[in-house]
Amino acid sequence: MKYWLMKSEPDVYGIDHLKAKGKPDIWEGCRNYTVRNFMRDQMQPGDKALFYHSNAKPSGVVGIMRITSEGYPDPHQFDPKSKYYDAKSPQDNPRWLAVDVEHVETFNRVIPLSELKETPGLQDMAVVQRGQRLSVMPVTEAEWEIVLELAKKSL
DNA sequence: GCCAACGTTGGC
DNA sequence: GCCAACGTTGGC
Repeated sequence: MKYWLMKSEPDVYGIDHLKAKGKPDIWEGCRNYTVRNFMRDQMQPGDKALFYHSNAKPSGVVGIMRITSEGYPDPHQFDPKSKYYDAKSPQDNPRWLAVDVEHVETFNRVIPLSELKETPGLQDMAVVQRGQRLSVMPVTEAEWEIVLELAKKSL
């Protein structure tokens, strides 16, 4: 089982949206080849992911979800009315993938990016690296454990 | 709203 | 295949 961190803007789709869904929902709209390759080659049902709110006040980790599907073609790439439409993606060889995720837990607090940056053991975590813009990135088991400990801590 | 970082596109 | 221009992300 692998661990991930997945970013979304809470104004667009936050952890409350996923929780309210009450069942697996599609994680759609990833339009980056590195992320596509993660979904194609590495993500498996049962993997767990940190839900990260970006462009938020503050930005940070807000909870946990579970991956419930393998990567499959993101239907929005074929929908001309969708903002995720990609006219260059062949129907028979889809360029973009999505996965299904389900809500597991919402933390009692947001763990802000600034706190991740100052926490010993997380200095190599992908999300704290300068210029790191991937919306999906791997998390090591050690980093996962540390973040879960932070989540338990009250301020 | 600014702007640094960096992925993607397209001219050559 | 290089690389400049452009677009997007996302912290601040």
